[in-house]
Amino acid sequence: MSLRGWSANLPSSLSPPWNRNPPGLMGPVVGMSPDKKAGSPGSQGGACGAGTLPEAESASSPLATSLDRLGRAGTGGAGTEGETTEDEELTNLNWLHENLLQNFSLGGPEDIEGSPDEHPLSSSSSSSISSSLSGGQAAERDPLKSKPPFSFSLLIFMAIEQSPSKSLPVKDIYSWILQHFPYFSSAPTGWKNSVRHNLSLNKCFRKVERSLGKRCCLPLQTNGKGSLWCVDPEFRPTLAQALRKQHFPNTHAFYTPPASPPSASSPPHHLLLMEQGSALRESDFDAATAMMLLKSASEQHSDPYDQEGPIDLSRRGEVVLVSRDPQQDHNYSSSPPPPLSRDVPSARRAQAPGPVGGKRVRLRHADLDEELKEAAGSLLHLAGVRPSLQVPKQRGRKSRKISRK
DNA sequence: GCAGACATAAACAACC
DNA sequence: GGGTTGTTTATGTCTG
Repeated sequence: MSLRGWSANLPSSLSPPWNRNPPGLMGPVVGMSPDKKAGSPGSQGGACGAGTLPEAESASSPLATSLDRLGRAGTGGAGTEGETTEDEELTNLNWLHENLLQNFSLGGPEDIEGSPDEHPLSSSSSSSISSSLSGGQAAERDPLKSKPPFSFSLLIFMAIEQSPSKSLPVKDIYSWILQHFPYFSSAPTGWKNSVRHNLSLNKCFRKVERSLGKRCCLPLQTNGKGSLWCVDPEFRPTLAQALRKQHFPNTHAFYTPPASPPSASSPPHHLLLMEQGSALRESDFDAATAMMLLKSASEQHSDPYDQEGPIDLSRRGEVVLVSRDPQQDHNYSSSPPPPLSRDVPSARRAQAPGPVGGKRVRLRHADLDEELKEAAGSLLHLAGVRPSLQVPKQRGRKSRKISRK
């Protein structure tokens, strides 16, 4: 129920911008959805709910406050159905930001560990939001109950990147997704299959032996079954870019090179938000994505995981290879700029060259610096340079799609 | 209309 | 034996 959840229940003008797919990055599929099976969602909630996932802490991050704010937004800020103002679109953006991007702060894992008291979605935060909404409209209007606008690849990417150890067992990936997207708690368990499917097929993710993983990871509260999954450092910038583009298809349209990169003393993004109050703007999301990029790019340079982890493809000073040839990259990727194909037959997959094979474009640290600069530019936008919000040209197509239903 | 991207389902094997 | 994990295949939908 991607579009049905995010758009079909809303006026077309309320459809979140991320549903207007950036070039090369397909949006959520409308047709087959976890809730397409009538009657099944409810029963699935218990099976995959947080209660059955005691290891959630390892992938958790503070969300309580943002969820509370989301609750307020759901009650008052979302506007009424039928209104088609730009502000309402921004309200949807608020959801994205406050639920996810805020976690991608400069603090990274430290931030997560630094606030153990706040257990995301534990408890009442989610239920209070639902209860704050009126009756049966809650599920429809509560974005927490709608399918997230991210592909599974990006969800997995975010989950892994949010983990202190930059690697997670599949169970913790489930937990992270459940915590941040309660939609899946009521969705059929097929989404877990999709997660595993992505992990297996997407070359952006790599399986790490648990014994090796522990070498660079914090102790995990798992039963030892399965492997750890991490993001291939080679594809981390690509995934970050995919995430950015998913948020801002028109990012480059308003990009202005920054005069200087943001200082290390810059306040975390959530602090900036606090200073600016609750009126979020689309530039905030750009900045949040910038945080993601900053974090991602910085880890390309100094991530201890890269230094001693089992995946050691991008050590300091070395080049990072990113394939740009779809013929060479028969992988399961969500990264748009190099259109990486996926879901290839196993035979083709076996024939596909490894991450270091094929036609490559060398992405040096200078390129990473460019991304850093771009992220810094986004921070400038956050500081007050408001970008022009272009109306995505897919709107017409979306309207067509909605009307087709 | 086609190719690519993505989601979903299902089968199967291995492991705990 | 049951549940989980991981892999593979197939199929449907949407978008460019």
